[in-house]
Amino acid sequence: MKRIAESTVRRLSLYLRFLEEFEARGQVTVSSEELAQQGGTTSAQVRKDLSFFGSFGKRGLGYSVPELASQLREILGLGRKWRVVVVGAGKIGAALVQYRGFRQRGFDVVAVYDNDPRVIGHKWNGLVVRDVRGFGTDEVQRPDIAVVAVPAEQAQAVADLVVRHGVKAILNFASAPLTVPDDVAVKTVNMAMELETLSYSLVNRDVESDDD
Amino acid sequence: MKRIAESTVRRLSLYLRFLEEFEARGQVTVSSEELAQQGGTTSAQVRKDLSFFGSFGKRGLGYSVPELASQLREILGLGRKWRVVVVGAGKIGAALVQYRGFRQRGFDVVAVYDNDPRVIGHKWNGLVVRDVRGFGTDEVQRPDIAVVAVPAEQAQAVADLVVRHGVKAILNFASAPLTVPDDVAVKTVNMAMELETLSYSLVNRDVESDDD
DNA sequence: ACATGTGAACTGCTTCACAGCG
DNA sequence: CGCTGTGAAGCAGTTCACATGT
Repeated sequence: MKRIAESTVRRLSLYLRFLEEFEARGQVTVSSEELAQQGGTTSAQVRKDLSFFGSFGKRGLGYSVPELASQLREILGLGRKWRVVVVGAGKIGAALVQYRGFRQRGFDVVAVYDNDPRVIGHKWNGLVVRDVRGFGTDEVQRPDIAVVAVPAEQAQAVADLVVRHGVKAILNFASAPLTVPDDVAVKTVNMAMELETLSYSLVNRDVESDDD
Repeated sequence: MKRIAESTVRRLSLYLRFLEEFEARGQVTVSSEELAQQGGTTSAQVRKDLSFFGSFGKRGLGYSVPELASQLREILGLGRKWRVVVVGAGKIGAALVQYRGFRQRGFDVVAVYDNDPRVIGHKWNGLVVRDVRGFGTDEVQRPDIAVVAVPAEQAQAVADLVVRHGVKAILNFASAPLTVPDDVAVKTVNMAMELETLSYSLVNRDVESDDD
C-alpha cells in the first residue's frame, strides 16, 4: 500500500464522525457531496481520500453509512483498544483523562505518571498517580500511546524514557518538538502556536482566514 | 503583501520560541541552519519563511537573535495584548486558563462563560463565571479571541453568538468543525483526530511517522 | 570564506473532468 | 440518469543551487 498523506488520514477521521451522526439519525446512505459539505471540503476530495483504500461506494447511489463507517474504523485502527498512559498529572492531563471521546473511541487510560512526590500515590480520576521513574518496570503493561503533558523542559526526557520502553506513539502537549526514532509517531499539539496563528490572522485581516 | 501559507506562520511561531531560548542562553547570533535543526526543518526553509517578510540576516554571519525575535513578534502580532474569553467552564477551559504560556505571550483571559446555572456566579481561576446569554451585553469589553470549549453540539451556537458580537478569531476545542464568515479566523484543535492519526500510524508501521 | 536571499526545479496534494457502472 | 472512481491537469509548498553581499 502506498504512502497516505497525513491530511488524508485527518479527513478520514472527520468523515467517520459525520458518518456516526448520520447513522444516529438513521440515514442509511450518503453521497460524497454530503460528506464534503459537512467537512468543508469537496466531493472529489472525499472520493479521492476513500479511493486510496478501496471502492466502498455504489455508482449512482453513494455509500452505505454503516458499511463505510465500519471500513473507516478498520482503516484508522479503531477496531481494537489502545492502552494509553498520561505522563504529567497537571491540568492538561486532567482535562485529557476526563475527555469523553477518549475512552469512547477505544483509547483506555491505564496509568498516570508524575515526578512530583506530593502528587504520587494520590488518587486521580480513579487512578493512582505513579512515580514516573518506575515507568516500564512497574506492573503496568506496556502502553501503545503515551501522552506527554509535562513542562517543555522535561518533555524530551519523558519521550526518551517511554521510547526506551517500546512506546511507538506519542501525543505531545509540550511546546517543544520532540526528537524520536523514525519508527515512533509523534503528534504535537502546541497551544501557543495555535494562538499565535490566530494573532497573525488578526493583524493581517486582508489575508483570508482558513476554516479547518 | 502576498498570501502567506499557514505552515509558514506556524514555523515562525516555532522559530520565535527557539530564539527566546537562544536569547536566554546569551547567544547573540544564529544561522538558518541552527534554527532549522531545532525545528526539524531545513535551512532553506527557514530562509524562505523569513524572506516573505524581509531581509533580516547578514550574509556570512547569520541573524541577530534579539533583532529577529523582535521582528517575529511584530509579524505575529505579539506586540500587543489580546483580550481572550473562554466559553465553557469545564476541564478543557480550566486547563487553558491555567496554561502559563497564555498570559505570558500577551493573551489575557478577561472573562469565562458557561450556560450551567450551577457554575455561573462561582469563582473560577480568579474570575467569576458569567452567564453565556449575557455575552456582548455585559460589561466585558469585546474580546479579540474566543476559546470555544463546550460540547460539540453547542459549539456552532457559541460560534454564531460570538461572531454576532464582532469576534474575529476563534480557537475551537470541539470536535465539530465550525462554519463562520470569511473574515473570521478559526483554529480547531481536535483531540480525537490527533489520537486517530496516531492509531492509524500504529496499524500502518510501514508508513513512516512524521515528527512535527 | 561564509551564510543569506531567491529564482527555478521539483514534489505532492488538490481539483477537474469524464469514463464507468449501477 | 446519478454518483462513483480515477487519470490528468493545476497549484502550492518545499528543496535546490547559486548569485550576492559582507
